Amino acid sequence: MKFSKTTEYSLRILSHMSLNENELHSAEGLYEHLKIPKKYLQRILTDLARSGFIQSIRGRNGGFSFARSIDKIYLSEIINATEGFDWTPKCMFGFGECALDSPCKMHDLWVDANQSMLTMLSSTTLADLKSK
Amino acid sequence: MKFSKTTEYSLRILSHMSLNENELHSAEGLYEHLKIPKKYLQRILTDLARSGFIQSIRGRNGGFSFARSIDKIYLSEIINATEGFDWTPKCMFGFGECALDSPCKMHDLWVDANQSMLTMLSSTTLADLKSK
DNA sequence: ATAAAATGCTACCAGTTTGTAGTATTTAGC
DNA sequence: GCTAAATACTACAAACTGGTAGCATTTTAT
Ligand code: SF4
Ligand code: SF4
Repeated sequence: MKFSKTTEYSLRILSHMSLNENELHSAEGLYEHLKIPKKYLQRILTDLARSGFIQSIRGRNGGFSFARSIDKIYLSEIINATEGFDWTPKCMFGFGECALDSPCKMHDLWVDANQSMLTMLSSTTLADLKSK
Repeated sequence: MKFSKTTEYSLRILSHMSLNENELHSAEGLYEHLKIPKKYLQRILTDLARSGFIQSIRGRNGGFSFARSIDKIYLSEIINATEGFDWTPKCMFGFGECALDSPCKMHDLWVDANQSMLTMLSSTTLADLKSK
């Protein structure tokens, strides 16, 4: 019901970067604004680069900028990249395949509730976040 | 978006026990059915007893039975006991207080989605699970 | 060339969760 | 009383997440 710190941080970073979509953002600058532990933030940034959301420019005056247009980066993609792809909820009891003789009453309710959240996340882009 | 293993195990244990609400269930017997690591299951059982969902009877022919009627045990209570219930949804970016200048577009959607899941869990009892 | 400013990489540390092992304690049945 | 069958307790191991530290590498400015 809660995202991992890494996911939260990633969302914060990318949403903050999207406020100045076309600028180059340095880790130091992001740290000033977001106060995410500096070294950890660095690692997350390189991970996000490896995942293809942003691209890194090394050397002096380097930094990070978006590798794709922010209206094509869906929140679900980010979460996929940080939490792994198996975070999509199947069974609230943790069964891979249902182990009960007959499906329990929760199944549909659970799937529905999660599905609606999933739909929300996979239809919202970073660009959408800005356009309140 | 996913419960801890401990929570999943607890839900499995209690829902399975509720199929024979009034019987005495031994750890060994539950292990046979649920295949949860035996010693870990033992510990969860004593935790569930300490939490007041079940009561334990020690000694030969001992075991576990419900301490309360299963139509008064809500799923949210179980989750509360196993992972703490501070998962009341605030911000999907992990801000305690909103750190943005203006609330982002996700806020209402996020709160609503979480609220509906919360309502679902706190209105369903173990007894409800059976009555499919 | 050299120094400075930036990212990349590797290794380690701490806390939490999950799982294992062994022993102690309680109780029923004989 | 003694033994067997059950739960209770304690300590430890393994894996994961979050966080820290230090050095390597790349590039620009001078
Ligand atoms: S029916 Fe119930 S136990 Fe089976 S997969 Fe669905 S939620 Fe899980
Ligand atoms: S407005 Fe957005 S950033 Fe602020 S608390 Fe709500 S979800 Fe979080």
